[in-house]
Amino acid sequence: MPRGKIPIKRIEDPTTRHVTFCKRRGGLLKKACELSVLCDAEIALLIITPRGRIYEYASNNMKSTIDKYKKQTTSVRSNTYSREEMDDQFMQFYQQEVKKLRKQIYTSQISNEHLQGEGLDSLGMKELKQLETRVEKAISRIRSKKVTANFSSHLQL
Amino acid sequence: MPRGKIPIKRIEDPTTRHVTFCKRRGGLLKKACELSVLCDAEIALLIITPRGRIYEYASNNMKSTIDKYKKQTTSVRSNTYSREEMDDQFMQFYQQEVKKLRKQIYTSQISNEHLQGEGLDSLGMKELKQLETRVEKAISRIRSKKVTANFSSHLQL
DNA sequence: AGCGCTATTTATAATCG
DNA sequence: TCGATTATAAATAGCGC
Repeated sequence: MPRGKIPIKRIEDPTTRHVTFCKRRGGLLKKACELSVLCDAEIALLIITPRGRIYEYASNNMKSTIDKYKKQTTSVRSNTYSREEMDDQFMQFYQQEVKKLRKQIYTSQISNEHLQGEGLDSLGMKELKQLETRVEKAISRIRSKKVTANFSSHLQL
Repeated sequence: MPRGKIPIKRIEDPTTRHVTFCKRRGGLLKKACELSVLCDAEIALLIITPRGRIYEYASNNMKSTIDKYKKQTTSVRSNTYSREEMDDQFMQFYQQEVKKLRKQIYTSQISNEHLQGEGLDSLGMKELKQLETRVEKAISRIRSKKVTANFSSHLQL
């Protein structure tokens, strides 16, 4: 979008990620609302952050919309699938979920290593420069926090 | 929007309403997906037409996201999954495993943030000093790698 | 430290074929 | 009735305060 487009993948910088989250969350909620009004649709939208904060929009009533959804999806399914098939589905979901989480852990750990100056061989000059900038920012933040912490502890004496 | 803006109220003409519904539905689903990827958020989106047709997007799993929502909203709830499958040992293992992995991700991400000078409020002076040392080491490693990379690229010319 | 700005990208209402 | 095209509105990434 503005000032250059961004690739659609996880934003690693926490500050940027949070700012983008706030903005896009607002945009998404607004568009959900507009669609429901314009086209007379029933909409339920749940947004849950990794830390568990929940944002929601429901054009009618969250519970009734969810119930309506469940009714349609389970009425077809639940009686036609056997117990074994259900287990298979759970098994598949479980495997996918675990795979996804492990991948996420891997990515996060790589990023961690880079931030500690390890495993840099795979990085090009451009990436090294970006990394340097991030780490420089980090150190200035840490130092200014040290000053604050020190100041607070003096106040306590 | 284009060619003149429209007021946000029910579109009376059925054809126009349907066309707008299709387009905006697509846009909304896309934006929901982008937000979940960019900002690592768990999203569930239900769109139900007056005729009962359902469109949905779930970044993780519709059921588990809805359950997560219900868990936080309603005060007490003993189990997350329907009782038929509940007594399964497997489910318990699954839930434990996923919980463990999520915790690991959380820890790794916190560490990541600290290395980037974010979320430092919870740290004491001693921890800040340790962190500072780690980041100083990181930056000197990154800088020396930059030199190496630069040297290599010159050799190639 | 969330708001405003603004240059761009994206979404989309109207139109066209 | 449509998909494709356009002209325009809306959303938003990067900044600045």
